[in-house]
Amino acid sequence: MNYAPFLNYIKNFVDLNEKEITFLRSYTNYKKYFKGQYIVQQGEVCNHTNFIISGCTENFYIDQKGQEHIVTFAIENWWSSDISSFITQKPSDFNVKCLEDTEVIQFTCQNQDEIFKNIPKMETLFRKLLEKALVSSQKRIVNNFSLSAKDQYIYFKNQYPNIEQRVPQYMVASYLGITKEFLSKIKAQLVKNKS
Amino acid sequence: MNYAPFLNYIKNFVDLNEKEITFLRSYTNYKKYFKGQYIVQQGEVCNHTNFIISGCTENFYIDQKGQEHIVTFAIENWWSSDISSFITQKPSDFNVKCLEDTEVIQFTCQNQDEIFKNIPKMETLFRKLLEKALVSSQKRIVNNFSLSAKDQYIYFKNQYPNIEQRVPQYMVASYLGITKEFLSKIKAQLVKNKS
DNA sequence: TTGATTTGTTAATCTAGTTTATTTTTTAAA
DNA sequence: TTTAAAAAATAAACTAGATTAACAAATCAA
Repeated sequence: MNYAPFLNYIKNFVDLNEKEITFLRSYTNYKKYFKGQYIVQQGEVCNHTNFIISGCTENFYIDQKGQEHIVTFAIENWWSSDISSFITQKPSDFNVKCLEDTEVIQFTCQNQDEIFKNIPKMETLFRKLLEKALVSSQKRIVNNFSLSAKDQYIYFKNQYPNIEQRVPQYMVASYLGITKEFLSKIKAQLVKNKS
Repeated sequence: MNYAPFLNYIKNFVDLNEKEITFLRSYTNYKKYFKGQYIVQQGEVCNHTNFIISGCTENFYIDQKGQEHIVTFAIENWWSSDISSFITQKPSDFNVKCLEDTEVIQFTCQNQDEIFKNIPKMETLFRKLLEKALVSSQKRIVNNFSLSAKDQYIYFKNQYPNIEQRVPQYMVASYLGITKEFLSKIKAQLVKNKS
């Protein structure tokens, strides 16, 4: 069980004393998932918010036409859950699936409330986290408005340089909202223009 | 000065006592903007978060090609600001402009911190608000993935039935990320198929 | 070491949505 | 009440990206 990365992460935002750390530990738990395992399944309630210690997850859904769309990736030091289902405790519209063996620190909705009640600093941390998440979600909408598929791909590579090497190309295409064939074309173009 | 709608709104989430209300009042202020006025201007820092008492605002930006894109509308009982600029206190990438005469209750970044420090319930309210905002931002990305422009328009009409009547059609098109010509075509199609 | 499955490429054809241009309707000012 | 400006409609030509299909590499199980 490897708890340190979680505490290190928190230390970047707020300082917790020993008592608070002990409390936090008792209201969170460690879990290891294997590659291919689902942390959340479309149609089921998302019971946990997960902080990734190691590994990689995708958050995707299947639309009416049966097509898969990746909404987010998450890697070490990121959060992974379906926030909509988690806060409402209603069935999720998304799947969260491990693309690698993945270790997480997780907590339930009730435990989150307890944590916030007993360690208000943690609620402040989450408020700030949500602010950032909202900003980057809006940024994605904005990019969708203004950038061509090629420029969105370039933006993705710059912003998440670690992810492209860890997931197959067709998943990057899915994340960008384009077909794998078109991404292949874009990459061929980029290679040609460089030389 | 009309403060009641703000307190009523808060009452939907948390209960404040007299002392807390007094505190809140002293750390917020009322302001009236006129139609066409800018609350935030691209390139300047967004100094306030605004709660709309009456009126209507658009949040838009101008891209490299000189094209305008509306990111959000806001009406009574909604919040309006550029959250990215507000939290970082860096120049905004967006404009917030009044589409009608607009009354707001507003507070600065420093005052927000004071409010959260003195009324933790308010931070809980904002944390929950941000959760919801993030969910609906993600929903928009998902719709962008899966819905045709026609279906996105129908979704918009259902979700925000009040807004379409208050803003010109070309702004709805801008919000949807399509041209006004194409929205016009969609509406003509919808009318034809109904009869 | 082979065959089976998953991943990636290329190219032809197709379509949702854009661009450009012109006309009509609505709004609002004087 | 007229006139100018803003908003909306229509239509033809055009393009970014999708679809389909066939094939090539890479990965992996046995």
